[in-house]
Amino acid sequence: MIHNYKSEDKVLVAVDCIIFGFDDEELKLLLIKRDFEPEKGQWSLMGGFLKKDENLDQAANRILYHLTGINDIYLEQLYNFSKIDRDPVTRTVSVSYFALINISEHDTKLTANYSAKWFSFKDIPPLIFDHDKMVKHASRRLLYRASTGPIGFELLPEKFTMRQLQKLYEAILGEKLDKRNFINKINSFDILIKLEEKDMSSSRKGSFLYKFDQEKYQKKKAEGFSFKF
Amino acid sequence: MIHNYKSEDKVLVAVDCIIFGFDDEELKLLLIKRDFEPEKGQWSLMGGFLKKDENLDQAANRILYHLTGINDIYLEQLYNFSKIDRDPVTRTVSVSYFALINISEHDTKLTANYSAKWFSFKDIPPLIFDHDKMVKHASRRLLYRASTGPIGFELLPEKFTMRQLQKLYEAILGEKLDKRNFINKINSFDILIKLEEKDMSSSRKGSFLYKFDQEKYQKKKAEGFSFKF
DNA sequence: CCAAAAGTGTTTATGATACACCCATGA
DNA sequence: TCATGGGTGTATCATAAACACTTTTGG
Repeated sequence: MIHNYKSEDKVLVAVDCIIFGFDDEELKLLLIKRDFEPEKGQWSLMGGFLKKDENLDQAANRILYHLTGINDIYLEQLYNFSKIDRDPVTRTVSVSYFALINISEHDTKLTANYSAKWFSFKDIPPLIFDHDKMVKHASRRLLYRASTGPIGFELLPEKFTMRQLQKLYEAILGEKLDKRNFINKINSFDILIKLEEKDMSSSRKGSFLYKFDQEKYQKKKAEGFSFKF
Repeated sequence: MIHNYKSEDKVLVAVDCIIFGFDDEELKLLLIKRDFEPEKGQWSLMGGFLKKDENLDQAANRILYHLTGINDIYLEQLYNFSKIDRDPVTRTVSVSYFALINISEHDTKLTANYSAKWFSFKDIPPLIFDHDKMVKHASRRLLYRASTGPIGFELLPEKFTMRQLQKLYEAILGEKLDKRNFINKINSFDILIKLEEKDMSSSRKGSFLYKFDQEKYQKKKAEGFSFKF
C-alpha cells in the first residue's frame, strides 16, 4: 500500500525575516509598512510565502530582496510559529529567519526605494500577528551568537574602531564593558588586523582602524578554536 | 486590495521526531520500521503530517503517540528541512522535533505493541530521506542542552546514582570525566536530593540514590542561576 | 593649556583541572 | 581477606574581573 499523500492537509508556509542592524550607537530592527490587507498600513517583518520550486533558505532570500533590495546576506533559520489562527485570513505556518547587516551599507537604498525603516528597540511599533514573539526569539538567538563567536563581520563597516566594536557588543549584551578587558579579550582571539589608518572623526587624537581577518578567523574556527565571549 | 492568499502554493508539512534515550551505558535513538511506501521496510524517524486543526507541537505529540505510544513528554522544535526533492513522492517541508526519554519507563510497551526499536549510535541503520541529517542536527542540540543546563530529569529514572548521572554526561559529551570533579560540579548546582536509600545492584558497598529537586531547580533557574556544565 | 577620547598592564578573584587514597561489603 | 566499585579533598593552573593613569591634539 502506498501512503495516500493526497488525503493529507496542505498549508501555506510563510517566511518572515528579522533583520538586525547597528548604527554605531544602538541595535536596530528593520520593519516595513504592510501594503496589503489584512493589517494594511501596520508595521511588519518582511514576509512572504514559500513557493513550490524553492527551499526555505531561497524563499527567505527572495522575500527579503523583493521587499528591501537587500541581497547576498546570510539568513539563519530560526523557529516556526504555527498557532492555528495566527493569521486571521487563512491557516499559515510561519518560518522565521534572522540576519545581521551593516546599516550604513544599506540605508540609502532602503529609504529611497522601499517602505522599510530602521527602528530602535526602544520604540518598536506594534507589530502584526505574532511578529513580536518572532523578534523576541531572534533577540535571544543574537545574544547566543554573540557569546559563541565574533559578530562584527556583518554588523560593522569594513574598517572600524575598537570603540565601535565595543559599543556593538554592549548593545547586544545589554551591559557596559570595561575598555581594557574588552580589548584584551578581542586581541586574544587574534582575528583583527590593525591598520595604519586612523579614524579622526571621533576624537582629536584619532583612533586606529581595524579589519576582520576572515582567513585567520576561518582557519581558527576550523581548528576548533573557541571564541566564547 | 486584499492580498490573494489563494494564488500562493500550499505544501505538505511533515513532522519528524528524534527521540533520544539512555540505558545506563549509552545513548540510543528510537526508530521505527516504515510500514508504507515509499521506502517501506526501511528504518525511519517517527513522522507524519501536520493537520489543519493543530499546531506543530500538537502534531509532533500526536504523531509520536500514534507510532510509539509515548505520551506526555517535552518535544522541542529543532529545524526545518525543505530541500525540494527530499521526499520523492511529493513536495514536503519537514519540521524536526527532538526529545529525551527514560528508556526503562517506555521500553516494554514499545517492543510489545509497536515496531519501534532503540539503536546504539554505533549501529544506526541507513535512514530514509534526509533523516540522518536530522539526527545530526539533534545530536548537536543535545550537546548544547547538556552544556547549558541539567539533563538528567528526562533521561534517568526517578532515583539514580551519581555513577549513572556521570555515565549519562559521558555518553552525551563523548568523553570520560573525572569522578571527583564531576560530583563537585553537580553538587555546586545544588539541585539533587540525596536519599537514605542505596542501590545495591552495582557493587557490594552499594551507592546512594539521588533525586532531582524540581522545585529548587525551577527556583534557581528563575533566579538566573547558570547551570553551565 | 585644557578638554575629550585613545591607549595601555597588573593585581586579584574565581573557577577548572589534575590527582590518590580509604571505605564498605559480599563472596 | 580480598576484590570491586563507592566515596572523599586539596593544590595548581588558567581565565575573568577589577582597576587608573598617560597620551595626543584641536580649539
